[in-house]
Amino acid sequence: MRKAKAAETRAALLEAARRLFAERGFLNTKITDIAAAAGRSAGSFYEHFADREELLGALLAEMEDSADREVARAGHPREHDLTDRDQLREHLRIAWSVFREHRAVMVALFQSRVGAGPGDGRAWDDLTSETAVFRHHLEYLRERGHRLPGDPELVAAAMGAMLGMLGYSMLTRAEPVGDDTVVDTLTDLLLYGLAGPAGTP
Amino acid sequence: MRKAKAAETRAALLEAARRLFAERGFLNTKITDIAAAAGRSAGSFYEHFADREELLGALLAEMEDSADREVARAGHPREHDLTDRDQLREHLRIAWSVFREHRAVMVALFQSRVGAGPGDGRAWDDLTSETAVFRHHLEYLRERGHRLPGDPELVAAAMGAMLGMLGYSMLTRAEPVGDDTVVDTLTDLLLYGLAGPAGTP
DNA sequence: GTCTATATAGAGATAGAC
DNA sequence: GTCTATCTCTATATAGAC
Repeated sequence: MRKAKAAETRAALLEAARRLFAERGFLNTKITDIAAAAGRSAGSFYEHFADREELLGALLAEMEDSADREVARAGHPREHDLTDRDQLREHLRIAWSVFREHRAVMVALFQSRVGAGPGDGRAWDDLTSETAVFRHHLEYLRERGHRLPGDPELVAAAMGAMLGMLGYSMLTRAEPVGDDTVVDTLTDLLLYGLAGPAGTP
Repeated sequence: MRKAKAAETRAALLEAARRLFAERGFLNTKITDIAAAAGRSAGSFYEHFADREELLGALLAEMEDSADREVARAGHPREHDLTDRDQLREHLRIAWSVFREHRAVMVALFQSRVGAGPGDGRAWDDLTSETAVFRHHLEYLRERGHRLPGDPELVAAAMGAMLGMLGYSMLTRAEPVGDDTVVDTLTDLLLYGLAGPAGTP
């Protein structure tokens, strides 16, 4: 079975790439490294992917599937109330757990995007499109008369920036971090800010 | 005067690098590009800098000087109260204006660090050391009995992550952004959170 | 499909003349 | 100090045998 063999090679390449991306990152991982780690030749790589970016795209698709499944499990109507502590926390918890579970892809994506350079404002476009969920929830709040700190798109982007950068920084450390602690802290910071809930000393 | 001529070349290289970093970023700017843009030869570059990183270090030093001056102008005792809106806002305003003024250096630094890869947890170290000022102020608050959303180091890092990533994303767009609006929004978000100040509908 | 071998190109870095 | 010329290395990508 040729097909089975080919699929096996493809899977091996993806798996090897995932491991190497997590270890040394995307930019420092060469195509020859991936092929070698998968026990295949460099030439064989190109039978499956046009280049490194395409392989990253495949990994990203896997990650999105898995993230969608995790979100779907909980359900996610637009009417979520992000000023409800439990609901906000659940959003942050899921984001953080996806980061952790797909650390390699996250690191690679982060590197690939930042590495592409400033030129075209792609960083902003990516940030807004990936925080669209937050934005929708915030718009919903605003429609209901709640006063937000600012424009929903900007606030959503700020939340995403915090999550993304903190995730990259913390999840590329050697020492593991207490996920619950992080999620709790971010929840309280985003919900009540530094001042804390009403009546805090 | 040989010295004067050399200093001139050095300055020209720095200036060219600054321009190119802002346009296409650090990783996409080759040493030969910098030399050419400065009207010098590639060989001459090495008379002044050992490599691209060293040049970036020189730009960074300039930026830090300028930032220190801006901070010093206002004074910055440890006893700042970040739960005071004006004081928090002033901190954010200064950070944002430094980003804007030294966009090229910021972009380059960001790229250089992310590009270095996950390996050694450098991202976390950099983030914590650069948010040390926030941390100190937060520790001061905690000592005075104020209840924070979490560990001062973590909260400070989260604030810095938000600022840094949002700054990178927004300041690498083509369309300019209203700085005051951004600073106001971040101030309110960090001070009172999504829930808003006590008594908000 | 997979391999080995190789063409090609880019960029860092240095040697030596001026 | 600066330039031109060049060496060297690395990585992408392809050609052709099996």
